Amino acid sequence: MRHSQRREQLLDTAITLFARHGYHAVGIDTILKCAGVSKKTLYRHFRSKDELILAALRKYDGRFRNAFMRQVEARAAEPRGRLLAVFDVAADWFEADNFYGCMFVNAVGEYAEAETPIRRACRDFKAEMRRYIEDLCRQAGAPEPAALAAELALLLEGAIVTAQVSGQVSGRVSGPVAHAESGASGSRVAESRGRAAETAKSAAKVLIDQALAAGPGRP
Amino acid sequence: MRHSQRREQLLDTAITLFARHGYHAVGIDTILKCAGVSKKTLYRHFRSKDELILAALRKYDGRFRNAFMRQVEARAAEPRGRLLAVFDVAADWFEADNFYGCMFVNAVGEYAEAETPIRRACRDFKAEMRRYIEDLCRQAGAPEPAALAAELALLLEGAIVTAQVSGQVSGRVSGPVAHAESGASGSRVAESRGRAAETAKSAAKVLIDQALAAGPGRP
DNA sequence: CAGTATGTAGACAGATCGGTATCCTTTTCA
DNA sequence: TGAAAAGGATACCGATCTGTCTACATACTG
Repeated sequence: MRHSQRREQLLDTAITLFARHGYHAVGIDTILKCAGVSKKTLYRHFRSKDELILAALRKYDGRFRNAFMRQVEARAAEPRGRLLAVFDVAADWFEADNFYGCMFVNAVGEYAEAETPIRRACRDFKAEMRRYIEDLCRQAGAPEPAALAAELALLLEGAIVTAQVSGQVSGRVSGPVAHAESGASGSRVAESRGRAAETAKSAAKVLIDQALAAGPGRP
Repeated sequence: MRHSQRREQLLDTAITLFARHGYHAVGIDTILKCAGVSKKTLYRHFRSKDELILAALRKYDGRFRNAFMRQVEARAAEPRGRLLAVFDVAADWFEADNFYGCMFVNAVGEYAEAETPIRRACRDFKAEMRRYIEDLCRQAGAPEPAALAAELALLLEGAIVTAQVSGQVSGRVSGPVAHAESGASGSRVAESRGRAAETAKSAAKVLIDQALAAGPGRP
């Protein structure tokens, strides 16, 4: 295995574990064991755990935003349709088995102090997402694309958190109430989480229409 | 000091520390030192750290919701005004020095697995907040109060996270736990975080007006 | 006053943490 | 093909983690 390949596998494993269990809860040893990599190798590539976290966030940032945008653009061709498609893509994300909320939001929850690189990476990610939405708003002819984008970004953020917190946990249904339904294990879960995206989408529709009706901006 | 007083002080200290640094990052010893309580006392009141976390979340839940609602109701008398006041109260909260996002969201980020009591407490909190908003929507005469409330709750949630992630970090904080009660510092930080609340408010206004214009529901 | 419950202070256990160093094998590449 | 770099496995370090336990002080209460 190549030098850089180990690094990537280390990062991929770190992303998976951090996203699922959090940052403090996942020890170095766990990552090493899952990645099948020795400790020496890790510390050859990264100075410390914090640096590994930072690198993982950066890698995830690029990968996520790229996939997100590609999916949005595959779903609709027109700017307005793409703005709405954002929430459809989000719905798919929420319904995935390995959805544990936004890695960056979770990171800020654990590393709230000071002006650390980790915090900055999280802020940058959110800023980039917002910028993407703002571009779509501008293309859609919104008279105030920044203002509309800020509102839509808020809706998206809220949907992510709501899907994370209020969505049932995947795996088996172990609640006191037996759902007499023999569907797939996670279908109810996914539906519950996807609803947050639907709600956000319908609200977004109102906001977009109201903004565009106010008068077309420069395309 | 009374028996129950120590318990409350322990919980207050735990709330402050968990809110600021996260849950895994704060050890038992730190809480004990800050609260000026011995280890034996802690384990007399709580079986484990998880139980302490759960009790802290429950206490915070009651305190926060109570203060939140009181402030909303002090700001406006009419249902529609109160719905908007929700975001003003949120703005004050965001601008507080000891604002570190939503304790419950942060908790879910660290304890995402399984159907744990901690997760349930977080879900319950969000459900109660949503129910409160839904009541206001109903009182305001929204034809579909649940749908409107879901949208407004999403905006609020998004504003909280955005204020947390994108807001600059303040210096030090060593004060008591009161959240939305401390005066605004007026710094650029607070303004940056308050903007998320303003954005949410203006979006909420659009959604509320659109919903109420659709036809009055039963009050 | 006596008895009991509750408190503090802190040693201690056993596990795990992040991080370093050692010994040896494998891979890379001139 | 042979030197150099990288990796694997693991022992080890000091610190810290949750949780238990002992020894002694204090406060309530009958």
